[in-house]
Amino acid sequence: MTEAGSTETTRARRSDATRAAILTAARERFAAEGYERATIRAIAADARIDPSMVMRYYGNKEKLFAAAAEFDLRLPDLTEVPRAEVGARLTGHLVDRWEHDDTLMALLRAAVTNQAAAERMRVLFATQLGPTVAALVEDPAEAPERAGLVATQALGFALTRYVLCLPSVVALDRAAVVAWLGPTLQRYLTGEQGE
Amino acid sequence: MTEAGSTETTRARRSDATRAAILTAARERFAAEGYERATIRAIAADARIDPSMVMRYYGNKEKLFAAAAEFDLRLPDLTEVPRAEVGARLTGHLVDRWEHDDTLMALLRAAVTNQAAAERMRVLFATQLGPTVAALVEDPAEAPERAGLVATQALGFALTRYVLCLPSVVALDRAAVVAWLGPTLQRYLTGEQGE
DNA sequence: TCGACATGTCAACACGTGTTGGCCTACAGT
DNA sequence: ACTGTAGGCCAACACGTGTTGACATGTCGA
Repeated sequence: MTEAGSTETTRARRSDATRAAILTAARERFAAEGYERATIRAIAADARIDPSMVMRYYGNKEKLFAAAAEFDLRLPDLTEVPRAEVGARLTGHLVDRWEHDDTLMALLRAAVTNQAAAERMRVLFATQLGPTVAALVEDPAEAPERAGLVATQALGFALTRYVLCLPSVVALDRAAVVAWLGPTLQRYLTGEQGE
Repeated sequence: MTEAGSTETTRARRSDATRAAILTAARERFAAEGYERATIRAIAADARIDPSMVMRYYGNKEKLFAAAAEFDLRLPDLTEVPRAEVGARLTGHLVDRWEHDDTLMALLRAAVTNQAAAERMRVLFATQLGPTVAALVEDPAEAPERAGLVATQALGFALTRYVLCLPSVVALDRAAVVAWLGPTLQRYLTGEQGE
């Protein structure tokens, strides 16, 4: 807990642990309840501090969300994967990413009712998924459309499995997800319209 | 406006117009802002009546939502469609249904943050999409999984196009949607895992 | 004409929210 | 040892919410 070093550029503050606790609690609450239902008071209680601390460190709720929803999809470089396997590879990566990180769930839940969160989601897909897809497609003009289609299926899966919890989608194991959705993403990435 | 007839079973009440106005306003507000942001006061203002009328006619907010989110997908009988075309047909039907009815948007937006709405969504898919898919599949044991996959893609499309408004998804015209998503649903309905 | 009842309005309650400012406490620099 | 300041808590504010009950108005049957 005692932060020893790094006197060079930015001094390690004693409050860093608190800041981190707030951020973790915020992510969990935003992920579980969405933007408006996740209250500053509840987040503060989870982090075992006073609500006013949240304001002191993050200014207001909107900025807290912005900090909590910072997210990197960490997409792999699909150009180094055999072209016939990019769909399965991308599907597997996304599932793994979703299972172990609340952040994207927080973003998704919030984006449905909060304009700023929706904008963040659009930027995230434009700046992270977009280029990855573009690197894979011959005709650059097709890239946005293909990326959008991928988003369609990827977010739909996340929505039905983690948010709505449709039983038959929750029941799928990782292998089944890859086997079903992989070819879909493959077609959206490298295939043609109309089968 | 003057309701004349039907003295037989249930008398046409003078307040029916108001009830309908409330329901319409509620649907629009729930669809546009989700469950918690759609306020009784705003709905009442849209319907040009006092907020207390909403309570009188619908009891409380939860029951109002339940009444506003009553929804029928009106799925066509896919057994009468050539088997190779069920995917395209279902895709087209869903797009049309979505474009012209706020109700499903209201349900979707609300379901993300409201437990009761999520349960309603699960029931809707189980009772309406489930049987339609089951009638199409040879092995009945596969039906729930296939229906779930269809939900995955269908709701993902609705989410990205109508809620998140990803530009490249919004840009797709009806023909492109059917040409891209049709084969996907076709495979989920009648195809096999792993392409 | 009168009275019962449906329809609608007004003002208020109790509550939870984001947010603020004042106060206490403990540690680091001198 | 002393003091400035960062870290933290408490109480309160202003506001918007769902919800309630008392009161006014109009409509229709007797």
